[in-house]
Amino acid sequence: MLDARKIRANPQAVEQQLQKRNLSGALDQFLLLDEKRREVLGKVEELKKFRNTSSQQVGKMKKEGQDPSELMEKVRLAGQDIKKWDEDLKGIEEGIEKILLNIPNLPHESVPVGPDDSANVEMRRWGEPRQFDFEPLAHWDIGPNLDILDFERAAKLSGARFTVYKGMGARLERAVINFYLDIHTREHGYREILPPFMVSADCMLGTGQLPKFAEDMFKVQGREMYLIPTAEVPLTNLYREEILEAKDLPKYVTAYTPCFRAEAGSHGRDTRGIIRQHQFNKVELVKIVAPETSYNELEKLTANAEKVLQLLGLPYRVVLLSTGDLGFSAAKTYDLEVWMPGYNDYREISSCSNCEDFQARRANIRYRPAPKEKIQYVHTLNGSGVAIGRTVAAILENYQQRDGSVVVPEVLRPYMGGLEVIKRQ
RNA sequence: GGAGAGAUGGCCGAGUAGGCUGAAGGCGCUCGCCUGCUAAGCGAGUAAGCGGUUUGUAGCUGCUUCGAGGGUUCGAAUCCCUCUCUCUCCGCCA
Repeated sequence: MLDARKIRANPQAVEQQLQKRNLSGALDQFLLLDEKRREVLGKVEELKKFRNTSSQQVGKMKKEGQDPSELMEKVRLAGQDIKKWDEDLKGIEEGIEKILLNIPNLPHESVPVGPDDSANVEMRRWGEPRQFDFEPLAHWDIGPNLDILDFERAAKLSGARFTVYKGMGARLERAVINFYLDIHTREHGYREILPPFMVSADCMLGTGQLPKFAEDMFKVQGREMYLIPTAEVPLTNLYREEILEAKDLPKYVTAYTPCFRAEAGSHGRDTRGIIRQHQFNKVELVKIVAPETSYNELEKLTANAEKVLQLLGLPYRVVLLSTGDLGFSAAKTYDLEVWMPGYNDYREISSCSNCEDFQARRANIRYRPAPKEKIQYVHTLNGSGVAIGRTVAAILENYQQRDGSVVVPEVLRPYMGGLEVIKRQ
């Protein structure tokens, strides 16, 4: 959520920023209502002031044995007006809230301006894509061939966009989860969290999934609860409605969770394999930090995500998203794209964002910079550290051998009971 | 599922025969004093949101807020209704 006062103080500047995200005129209605709000607010407050002082007067008069009935009648009438104006005000404020909740974050000045992902900027590459002396297969062939991924039975259970992992496939998924959590908690200073996988609508509002993207999520029948589309939601909302102490910052938290996405509007895209699923696993990184440190923290967070790919020996590139490709809550985002031989291309495996105070304002996460100082909103960051299913897909494709077997990356072997090669059993 | 108790400021915790309680007291924190250092002690200060005033800050000022929403009343933390959450006991259950 944007700062209403900031918009009011300089609407043109904010409007300009929003235009970079292909939005225009988003503020007109806000400015109109905002003006009206202050007008009505003035009236209500004046009436309330009268009521407050008069009520005290009534008390005094009664104590002194005077007859306050005339004043009481006046206040009673004022009360009726107050009720009317208050209802007006409530309607206006709901309107403002609705507008504000639907406006995306402003892009950071370092973000390239462009209409869509074509304007994204590649920052760096790591690792060399392997040269195969045979035709590499895609993971949706490798997996079933090894009998470790089963798409047909998954469809029988749950329909399209689900996968059953079997044997060493399941083990590999679990190995990657544990490996990632171990690295981030031991080497990168994150605290492991195991959050609920269902959360309230308030949480979804706090991180920006609601109210705009309801159709992307799975809602629990008969309850105001949703299956989390990413652990970013529970992790960031951990501190919702809290005032943190400066000494508690920064907070680094990480969690493994399954993620549930309706994938509405992506029919026909990535229908094969485990790249785009209704349910997938992810290890997420979230940081709650002091505002002045957040861009430095974004670089560090991105480096943390990169590190696990490096340890796995998976080639990747880092892409800075343009204004046209930026997510709703983000001010700046780096995507990590891993090399996938089956696609002969890089595919997104992580997205690391600085949301600045956008989520903090929605979720009301604040901190006191120093004793006696005014409290202010924290900055929140999140990043995949990284997607598990896509990691497994990348491992299968990058580490496949001519005979159809897959070499287990060395760092994962301790998590696989020492297994070096996954072969068909 | 049944029975009961509760929800107050950064934290703990008073406060119901409705008014002078934004809210006692304590802790924490800040500043000052005291002190060889530390500890202890003494004094003062210390909620948030939204407006107005101001170039902006500070300051001053108004309104709101004692889980949420609604009601009664001239006036509600205090009375009534609904809801949410927490805790205890019983039952059931992984």
